[in-house]
Amino acid sequence: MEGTSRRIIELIRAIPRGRVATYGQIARMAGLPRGARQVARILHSSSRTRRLPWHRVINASGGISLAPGYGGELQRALLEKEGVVFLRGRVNLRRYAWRPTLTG
DNA sequence: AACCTGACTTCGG
DNA sequence: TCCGAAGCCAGGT
Repeated sequence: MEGTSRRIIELIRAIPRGRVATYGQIARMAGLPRGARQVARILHSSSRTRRLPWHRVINASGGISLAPGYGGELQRALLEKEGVVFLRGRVNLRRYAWRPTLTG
């Protein structure tokens, strides 16, 4: 596996419970400013997906991109179970976006 | 190598 | 706020 992919995996693993990150955010943090689709690809194809908090990655609008019937409801349920609140199908990124600044 | 395909994002109307 | 179009980029055919 290539280095950036590994970085992306590590970043996703670092998203804390009750917080979310966008595909684009993870991509930027991994050094791929326009690599949002690559983040999505890795989530979709990686056999390691089962070991990742994949449900904490959402789109730039604060919504769930995974189609209903293909994990969409599950993703929302998992997030809600962590205390993330949805309003009109979206989460408030101001409130729930992961900000890995303090305490590492 | 050309072409297609996304768990995306941004911009303009 | 809600689409549609265009941009993006790596992996699959």
